[in-house]
Amino acid sequence: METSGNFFEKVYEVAKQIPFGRVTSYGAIAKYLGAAKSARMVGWAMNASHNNADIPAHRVVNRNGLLTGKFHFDGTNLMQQLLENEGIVVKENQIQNFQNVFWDPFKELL
DNA sequence: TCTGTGACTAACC
DNA sequence: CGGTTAGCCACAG
Repeated sequence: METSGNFFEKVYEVAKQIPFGRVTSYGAIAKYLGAAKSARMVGWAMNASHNNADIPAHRVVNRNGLLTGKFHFDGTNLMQQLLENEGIVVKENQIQNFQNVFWDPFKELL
């Protein structure tokens, strides 16, 4: 029941709202949900997002714009491929011009 | 209930 | 600049 899955659900809601060609960080989502100290939980939710095909997990990176979760995708560079497909420049698993493509839920959703 | 773990982050060495 | 430590919290066993 919604005894604990509510947190994941919120993460999914935010993740789904990430616009095309934009990315955000785990901490940003966590803070938006009121759990800034639970950035790991956001990542954990992404891990569970395998059951949710509507979750663009590739648009969620760490606060450095580094594709820390790329190894969780099927291909070794699938995550990067998806981001580049959206016009995002990625080099060495790191998003270039990160702040330019960064999508802040506080500024966009709030 | 306790323990281990993790797609984080910051601080420290 | 890279490795370690610590805090954080939710989930699985």
